[in-house]
Amino acid sequence: MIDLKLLKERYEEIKQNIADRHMDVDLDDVLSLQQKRNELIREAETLRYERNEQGKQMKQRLNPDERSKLIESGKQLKIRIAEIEGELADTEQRYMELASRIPNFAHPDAPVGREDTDNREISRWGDIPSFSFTPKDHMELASELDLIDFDAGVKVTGTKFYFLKNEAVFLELGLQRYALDILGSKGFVPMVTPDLAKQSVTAGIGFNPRGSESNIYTLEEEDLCLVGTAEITLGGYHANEIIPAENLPVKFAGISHCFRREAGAAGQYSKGLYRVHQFSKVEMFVITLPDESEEMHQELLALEEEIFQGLEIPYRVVDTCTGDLGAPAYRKFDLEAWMPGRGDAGDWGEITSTSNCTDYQARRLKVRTKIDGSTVHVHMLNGTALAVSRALIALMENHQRFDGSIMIPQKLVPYVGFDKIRR
RNA sequence: GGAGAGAUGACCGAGUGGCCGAAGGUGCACGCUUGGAAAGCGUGUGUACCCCUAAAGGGUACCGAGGGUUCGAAUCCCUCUCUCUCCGCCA
Repeated sequence: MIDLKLLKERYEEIKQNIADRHMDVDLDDVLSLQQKRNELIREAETLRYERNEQGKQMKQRLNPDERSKLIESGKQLKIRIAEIEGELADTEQRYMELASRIPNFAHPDAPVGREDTDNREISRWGDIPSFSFTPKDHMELASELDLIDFDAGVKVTGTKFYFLKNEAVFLELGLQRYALDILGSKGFVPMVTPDLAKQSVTAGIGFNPRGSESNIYTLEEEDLCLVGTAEITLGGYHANEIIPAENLPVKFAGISHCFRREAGAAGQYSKGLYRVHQFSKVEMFVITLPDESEEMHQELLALEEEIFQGLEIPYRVVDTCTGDLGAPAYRKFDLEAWMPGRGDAGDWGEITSTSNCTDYQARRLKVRTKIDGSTVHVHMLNGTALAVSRALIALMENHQRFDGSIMIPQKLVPYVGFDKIRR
């Protein structure tokens, strides 16, 4: 959530930002609710002040007549207060509900645009592989090498679930460990996180746990959600805390399963492992002082690049446009790997994403620090170190060979225990 | 899942209806003291919101959370959550 005191002050900017992101929030509705809320607060406080003043009178010695008069007017006050407070609670709820839909401010350099085709490419690494044979997509490879069983996944759980088999199992484990070792050397604290989180935490991070457009599975009877990413649990880790400035930055590397409903996200670009309901991910999550978040964002991006360079996967970096940012992000960089099996002749596909969410998440989660004696909200950043499912696609498709085998990049070999996959 | 005990400020801990935003202590900050330090003495030490604003100031709320009783609740009642102990179940 943004700082609601800025609603009037930065009105035009906020309104433009909502438009740039192609979001649908009526800022004027929020403002009028804010005004109504403040009026009701004033009214309620005035009434409570009267009640307290009267309480002071009651403490004095009074004759029965005066006493019963005060009790009577106290009763009237009580009724009025209950009325106003009821109205206030109602208004407050609608106000917060609407206000929390206002997106974060956007970085001035973030490209303005509607969808992913408007993202700005800022760099490339590696060479797009040229094959002397017709490359297979990861579905075909996985099937021929008996690495992934989608049919069994459908039978047991449903569409977009799968079993990893044979070498794919060791890739799942080895890739996580590979990423964790790189992050460990940079001071990230490794964590295995809960795969479920309370709805309040989930919402605080900026995910909508409810509604048909939600990407989150909820366990209604338990007030819990299956996490879509460890960002949720890692972000909640320090909720309601004031972190001493000398403890910052806090850097976590969290492993979790990720569950996503992906309602209505079918299509050929979603085939196979690309868009699934469950996958494993190593997530970076960082809490910084406000003026250090931009620099940290570059560090997270550099780490993502280091990880995929080690896997010898060609990629490009894009600066995500406003329409594709997501409400909490101030700025977002994606790594898009080359995926030879994507589209007709290969295409870029997102494999990581790193966002600087500034104080947007910290405000709702109440994570703060002290700077020169005053309490301020921290900045929060997240980034994918390695999402196993999409890494598998890039790995299999880029490193396939003419004989149908898959070569394992050298740096990964010690983590998986073999240097190629073949039958 | 069952039984019991508990939850008060950074921490310990007092407080059974108005004199309590909350005693006392510890810690912390500043000052005095000292050659320097310790001790000692003094002063201060929460958060959020609303109003006002140049600055200052004023007000409301907060004693695990929510609800109730009452003119008035940290204090009485109800519900829930969490922590601890014991029992059950279980990897």
